[in-house]
Amino acid sequence: MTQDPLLAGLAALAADAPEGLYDRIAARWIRMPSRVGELTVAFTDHGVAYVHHGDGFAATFRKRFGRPLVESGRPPSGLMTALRTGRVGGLRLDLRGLSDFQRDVLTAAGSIPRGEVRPYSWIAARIGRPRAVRAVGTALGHNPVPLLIPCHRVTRADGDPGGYVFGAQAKERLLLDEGVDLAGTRELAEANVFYLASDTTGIVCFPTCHNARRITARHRRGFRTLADAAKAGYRPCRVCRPAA
DNA sequence: TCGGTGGCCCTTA
DNA sequence: ATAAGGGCCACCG
Repeated sequence: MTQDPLLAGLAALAADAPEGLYDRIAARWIRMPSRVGELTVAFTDHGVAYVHHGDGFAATFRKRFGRPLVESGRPPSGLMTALRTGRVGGLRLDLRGLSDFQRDVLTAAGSIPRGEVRPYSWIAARIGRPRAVRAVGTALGHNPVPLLIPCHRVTRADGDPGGYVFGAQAKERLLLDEGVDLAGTRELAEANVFYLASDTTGIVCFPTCHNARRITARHRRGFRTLADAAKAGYRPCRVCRPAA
């Protein structure tokens, strides 16, 4: 990529062009530490466009984005903390070139708070495509900016964390790091419990919802389905929104 | 209980 | 343009 003729041509063009033109065409890349090891991150003047793990960054970037690349000495502000803590803050993302469906999926995934998880089917319901559950999985598998858009917080309905672009073990590590009680949710799943309710409030939540975690043991009730909970008189939490 | 399986639907080759 | 296949899910035996 260092000897890219297209890149050289564009650089030459830019020399005579208005300030900033080149930056509108090219992307910059930089290596960054993260909770799952070293990453290569590409960004444009619109924000972070691509987060890559492992080898083959340049080839994959070229295939997916077809933009020239130049190395950068300095990360965009906020990127370092976003990667370390999982809190994105005001960091800008460049999500151009994605389909509406993909953008909808990623936006919904981005709404899952740190320390919590939601099923793939929840995303599907939230974006108004309740049957596109599997397509949600593929879209998340193509998330160009993992960690920054927390697709690792989307897990399978059966309690298994499910797959991840950077590997299932990385997903588990991230979730544990964020305070998700994976052992606890697995135990619940084994007992066929996928929702938790409080008999004092009459509200039913996803188990990792911060509201569900505060239910005291004597008032906690578990349900296998939302329908079961509704039948017992519980209404869905307005924060974690277990129903569409 | 668990593995198989059909359904679903978006993307890519 | 069409067919295959994917970070899934619910149901069946």
